[in-house]
Amino acid sequence: MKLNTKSRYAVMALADMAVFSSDNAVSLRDISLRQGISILYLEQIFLRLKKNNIVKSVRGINGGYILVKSPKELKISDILLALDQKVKTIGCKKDSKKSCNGKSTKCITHNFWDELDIHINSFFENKKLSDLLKNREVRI
Amino acid sequence: MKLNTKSRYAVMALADMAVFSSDNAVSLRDISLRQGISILYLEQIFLRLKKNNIVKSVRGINGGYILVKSPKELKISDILLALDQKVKTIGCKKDSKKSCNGKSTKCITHNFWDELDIHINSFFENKKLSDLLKNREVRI
DNA sequence: ATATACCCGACTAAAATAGTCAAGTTTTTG
DNA sequence: CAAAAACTTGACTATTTTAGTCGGGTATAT
Repeated sequence: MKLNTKSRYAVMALADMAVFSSDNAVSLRDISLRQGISILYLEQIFLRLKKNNIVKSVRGINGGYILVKSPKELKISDILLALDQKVKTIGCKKDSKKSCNGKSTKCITHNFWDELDIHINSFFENKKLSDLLKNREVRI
Repeated sequence: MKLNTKSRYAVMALADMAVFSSDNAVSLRDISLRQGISILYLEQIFLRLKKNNIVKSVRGINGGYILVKSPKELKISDILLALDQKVKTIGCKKDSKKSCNGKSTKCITHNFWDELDIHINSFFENKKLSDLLKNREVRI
């Protein structure tokens, strides 16, 4: 039960942007150097973040990305959603009355998995990007 | 971010055993028929459950498996642990002071992922197998 | 002009997943 | 005793997912 690296790197990169925010856009090159993530991979990630209106881009020299919302307003759940990282712990269809595991009724554990999803999603819903920056250790 | 089927089926199968408990052992064949899970796959799962002392086996005709603990005492986290389904949402080493993503210090989001792990694990720690059986729908 | 940096689809190697298969052993019952 | 039911175990495999890379763009500041 792991979060994929795309989601993890997305959160890292956006946290990086929040820390090194300024009036200027933050380039992927800088994020790459500071966080140790490949530029090529960051491009792929930021493409999704842009499409989902988490960041906006500035092209050309001195270009880069800018957070659309302030870190205080940006929910972690929004970031994960942008990367299709659904927190759907099992395969049962959430709302349908039938077809859990090919059976005609809800499987015996259906409600439990629903609870789990809610539990995890509420964690991401309630966390803002700014929450990650509190009490953080000094980095080199 | 999904739970694998082994874990899911393990919980389903054990819940099934709890429902259809009796003095007799429950055979994988019966669980397979009721829950729609391949016997061959159940065998693989129950091997781990047995090794981790979640169930004990009775061989021969009318054999099967028996829960070692009562459903009231069996934590879901014990089941997941038996199937190596660690709830470790990222790759950062939990306790080490170094080497998050190849950097010399904890990565910027390290503490956040730790919190997430704790959040999810506490859910599984606090749920007992018996909790899954409450208010369940009637199954065919 | 040209260097920098975003844009975007396609591709791929490696790992994980979700099983199956084969070849047993043990125990009950007729 | 023989046979069938049921557990035991390691190995194998097809499919899917993951974690990226590659190539060829386009936009813009200097």
